[in-house]
Amino acid sequence: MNFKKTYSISELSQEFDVTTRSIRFYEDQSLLTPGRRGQTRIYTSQDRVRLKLILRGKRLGFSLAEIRELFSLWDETTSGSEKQLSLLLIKISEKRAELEQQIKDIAMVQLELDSAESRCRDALNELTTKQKQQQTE
Amino acid sequence: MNFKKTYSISELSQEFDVTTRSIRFYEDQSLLTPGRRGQTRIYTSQDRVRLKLILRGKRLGFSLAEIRELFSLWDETTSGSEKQLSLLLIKISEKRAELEQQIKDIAMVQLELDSAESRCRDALNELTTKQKQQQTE
DNA sequence: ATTCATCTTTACGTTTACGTAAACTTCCTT
DNA sequence: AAGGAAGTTTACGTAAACGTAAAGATGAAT
Repeated sequence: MNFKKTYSISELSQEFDVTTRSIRFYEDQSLLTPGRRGQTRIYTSQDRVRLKLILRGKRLGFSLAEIRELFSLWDETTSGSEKQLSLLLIKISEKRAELEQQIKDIAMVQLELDSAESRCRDALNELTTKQKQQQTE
Repeated sequence: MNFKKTYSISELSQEFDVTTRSIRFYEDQSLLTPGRRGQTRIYTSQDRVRLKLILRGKRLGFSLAEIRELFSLWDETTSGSEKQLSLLLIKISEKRAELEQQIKDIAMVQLELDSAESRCRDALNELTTKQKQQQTE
């Protein structure tokens, strides 16, 4: 079902709502490495997953450089030396810490939104009850 | 205890590890409006809270424009008309949706980190067991 | 009185992440 | 054969978020 095998750049562009410019730019930054048929880029479902990961990273506010680092974290787990691997574990836990900070931040902002919403509802209530009073007077 | 009342720009700069340039830039973008004694900026604990909120927003990948929008969301809850307030409720729920998407994204990335970490540990294990074999041979 | 430390404004420079336009190829259709 | 749709490279432009001097004001300490 999900094995269409290959995608054109415009297909991916539409599916994920990004411009082809962006997709090519990500390739320029070595975040994607699609194959070619002649000049034309051909994206495998692996490439598609990569793109999905890129966009996910962006939604979290990561720069393309950081996303590239995350990718190499992943890739090097198969090929690293002992020092490399130890370093990787450190980097991984650093990323984890970032994410946990983000979770805390989100929780705080959610609280602020809660507060803003109830203030907003209160203000609305006051306005509409005043209107009713004016109507009956 | 926490009521030092006022802060200099460098105090805030050090406390939150941002440059004074950034702090002044945030003011330029109307995200901060400190008082003045002569030419010198004086920050109240309210301003300090604002700065904290700005940096929190940045950690979540929000642009300064979005952060400004969040602030005005908050501020307008006291002064808005009925239409304003209804619009605010919509915007608030939009922000909420963004945050929930971020939470999902974070969960996914955490899973990927889990996976990367165990791959990493496996690889390390193999390396060290091979070393032991070599030692005993 | 001068030397600092800290503050200020002004302004040009830089990086990131694309937007946008120009000019060209390829393939398909009419 | 001619046109159009979708792809390509090249390259200049741009908005955001600061960095980085330069040049001066202010207040405290020597």
